[in-house]
Order: sequence, then C-alpha cells, then structure tokens
Amino acid sequence: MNYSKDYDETNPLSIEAYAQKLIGKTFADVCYEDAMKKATSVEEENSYVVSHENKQRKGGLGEIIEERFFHYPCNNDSRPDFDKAGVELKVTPYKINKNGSLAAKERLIITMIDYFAVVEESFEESHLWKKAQLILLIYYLYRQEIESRLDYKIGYAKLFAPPIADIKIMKHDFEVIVEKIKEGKAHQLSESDTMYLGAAPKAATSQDRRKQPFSNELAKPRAFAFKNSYMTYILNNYIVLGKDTYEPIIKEDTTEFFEDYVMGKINAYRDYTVTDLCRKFEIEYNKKPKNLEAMLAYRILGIKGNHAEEFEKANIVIKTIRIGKNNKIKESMSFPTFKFKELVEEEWDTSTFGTYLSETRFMFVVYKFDENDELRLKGCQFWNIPYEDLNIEVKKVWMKTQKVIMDGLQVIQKNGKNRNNFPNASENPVCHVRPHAQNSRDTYELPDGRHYPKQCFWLNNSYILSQLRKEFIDG
DNA sequence: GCATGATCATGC
DNA sequence: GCATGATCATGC
Repeated sequence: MNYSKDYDETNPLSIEAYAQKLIGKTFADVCYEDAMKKATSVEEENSYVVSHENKQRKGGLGEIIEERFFHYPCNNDSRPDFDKAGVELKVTPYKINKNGSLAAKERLIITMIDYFAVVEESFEESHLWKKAQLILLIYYLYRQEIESRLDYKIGYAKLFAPPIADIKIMKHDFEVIVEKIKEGKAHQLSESDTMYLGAAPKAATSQDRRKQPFSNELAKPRAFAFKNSYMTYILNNYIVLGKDTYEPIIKEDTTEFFEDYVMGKINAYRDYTVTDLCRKFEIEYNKKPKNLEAMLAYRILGIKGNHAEEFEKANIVIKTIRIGKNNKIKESMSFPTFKFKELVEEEWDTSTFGTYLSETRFMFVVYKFDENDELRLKGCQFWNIPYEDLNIEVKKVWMKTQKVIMDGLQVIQKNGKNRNNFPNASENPVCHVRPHAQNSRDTYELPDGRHYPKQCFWLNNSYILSQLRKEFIDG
C-alpha cells in the first residue's frame, strides 16, 4: 500500500501538519481508524491492541504512532525516524498539576550513551545531536485514573528545535558528560551534573551494568535526555504558547559558560553586606522578606522576580548558606517533609528524596558573618550531590528511616520533648532526620495510626561545610 | 558548644 | 492552610 500522499517524508513541515491530525485522538482511536482503512481482521487487531496496552512495554505508544499513523516500520538504528527530513519522532506524556498548571511527566530520552563511542565524538557530529536538533513532539495527557494507556488522549503535536541559547548550554552539558567518562568516572555520572541535557539512568533492572573505556568500574547504563524540568518549560513556552514565561539571566551574547557568567555577576558584589545590597537594589529591609538573601541573588543577576528561565529549565534550586564567625555553619539544610505512610511504600531507587537529590542542581549563595555580626556576601557555588554520598550515605539513612517507621517509631517523652530513634546527625556524615513542622500539632500519621510531627531529611551542616570551596571559609 | 527537638513567620 | 526558609531553646 502506498501512503506517500498523506505527507511528504522529506519535508518537516508536511510531517508536522499531518501529525496535527492526531490532536484530540486517543491511541485506541488511531488503531481503530487505521484498522478500518486497512480492513485488518478482528483477531489480528485485538492481538495488536493487547500487546501495545502492556505498560511494561515502554515504547509501545511510540510504535503505534509510527506503524499505525505514519506507516513506517520502527527503526532501531542511529538515524532519525524521518531520515529524509532529519526529524526524530518522540511520543511523550504530560500531566495537569493540582493547581491546573501543565508539566512534563517524564524526561525525554534521546538516545543511549555509548561510553566507548561518545568519547570520540564532538557535539555537532554526535549521534545525540542528530536525534535532538529537530524533534516532532507528540504530547499525550497522562491521567492516573485511566486504566488502559491506549485511552490517553493526544493534546499537542509540534516540531521542536532547541533555541540557540539552549544549544550552547546543551553543548556544554554534553562536554561535561564526555569529560567525566574520559576521566574514568562513568560510574559517577549523575543527572544533576548538567543543566538541560542530562545523563539519565536507563536500566532494565537495577543490577544492569556496562563497561566504560577508562576504568574497570562498571557503570549504570545511561541515556542522554532532556530533563523533566526542561520538557516542562518547553511544554509551557513553545508548545502551549505564552504560559509561565520567566526572565532569562543571559540576555546578551556571551562566550562564557552559564555558570561562570553567573558566578562572575555574583562575585562582583563580594564582601557587600546585606544592608548594602538592600540599599543598592532598593529592597525595604525593615520588613524583612522571607527569602531575602536568595532574592538579592536574583537582583544581582538582573532578574526582577523570583524565578529565572535557566534555573527553571535546569531544575536549579537556590539555597542560602550562612557561615558563622567561627567558620562553621550553624544550621543544617532542610528539604520538603515526607509522609511516613508514603515513605514506607517506596524503594530507595525510586524514592522521592533520592530522586530529588539526584535530579536537582543547587546554587549555593554563600554569606558570612563578619566581626560586627553583619552578613556579607562571599560568592556562589553550583553543586550537586556526589554519586557515592547519595548512593551510600544518604541511602543508609533513608533505609534506616524506612525501617524505623516500619518497626514502629520509638518515642519517649523527656522534659516535655519527644525523643525518637530516627537517624540523627551524629551517626552519619551526610544527612539526618529531624522535625520540620509549624509546631507540635503539625503532624502526619504513622502506619500504626499515631500522629507525629512532620519530619524531613536534612543535610548535615558539617557536610555542607565540607562541600564548600575553601575560599568561602578563610576569606 | 553542639545536637536535637521545636517553632516562628512570610508568602503562595 | 500549609510549605518552606529560618532560627530558637535547652540539656548533655
């Protein structure tokens, strides 16, 4: 059968125009319409549908679009799907948050990282870039309550080419990943090492390991992927036009790498006191804003609000650090609270906290108290948790926390305060569990029905200090 | 002096 | 009303 009249396979715009006929249809609709055209037998069609409903079969929905809508056989090679047009087809889910906003449900996997081949490639010539420079995005709405995934509905179909500013950042991301492999550290790769293009874990089982060229250590299989945060931004700015747009930090053309540029800007105000900075940026200090120090960082970066485009896309979170006169950090770093009953149902590899740390990049804005107890800006540092600190130390604390809750949290009252057996700061160098609630009545339910003040994982103050560059401490 | 538990306060 | 950044209080 000849389908060439449906679209011109050499022309991206023709492919896109044809793809837009998918909008509003479910995957079941696509199969049904195709079966009608081809007069496929009922048995044949049923078996096709059953095999593609299977949730284990990850690529199933993409296959339906390829085989039943575009009518080309799936290729598994390195060429883009529409080779003659240079277009890669990606079928990817989005979701609607409780507050009505749209978000990507997953990162967009581009292609597996071949640890041996990639160290020979330049970004421009890479296998990755051939598949990432022009993508036909088919976004379908994921809804938990829908039982058969063939009933998910397609909401958008649009060509996407990364903008120039993003390509620069992706090229740098690519080079950071390749450099780490060249150093024999493929086993220490983490998605939060980079900004938009991440080295995402991609294993059939958690035991799955690959060889790497410059070390005998086996590494987790990983794929190049556009991060979830990046895909959410794309969805809200290029696919659905004019939603949540944020001001970018990079407004002019610069040859500097993003993070160096940011550090340069912040360092220009090194040793300014918070009071100086408030005066300079006309912030009323008497009614101290909640997150004043982070706000000042945005002002220094030329951002009016409290969001920056690059930080949103890269999932970079600002954390303020205050070093005391004694060169120590007084307070540990808190994170969102966890629900006891949810944590016991999780597994470490897919846990909320483990995933958060492995996918989040941080910008530490560092201040220090001077002799007169005035806070002075010292600079900033980009950071993500090293692979082993996460997968050995944090994992240990997380596992113990889970066990403590499962075994029944032990609580004794002492001087009107609870004493519990959650992992504390003295028993692990990296993190601990502590309350993070409004007051003692701000609780979550334990699996055994008792209520207990909300808790969260904290990174130890001593650990944070050990991760900071030396210059902050002595200077 | 620090570890641990507790809570304040802004802002969404 | 609650999440989150920030910091306090106290006993070991």
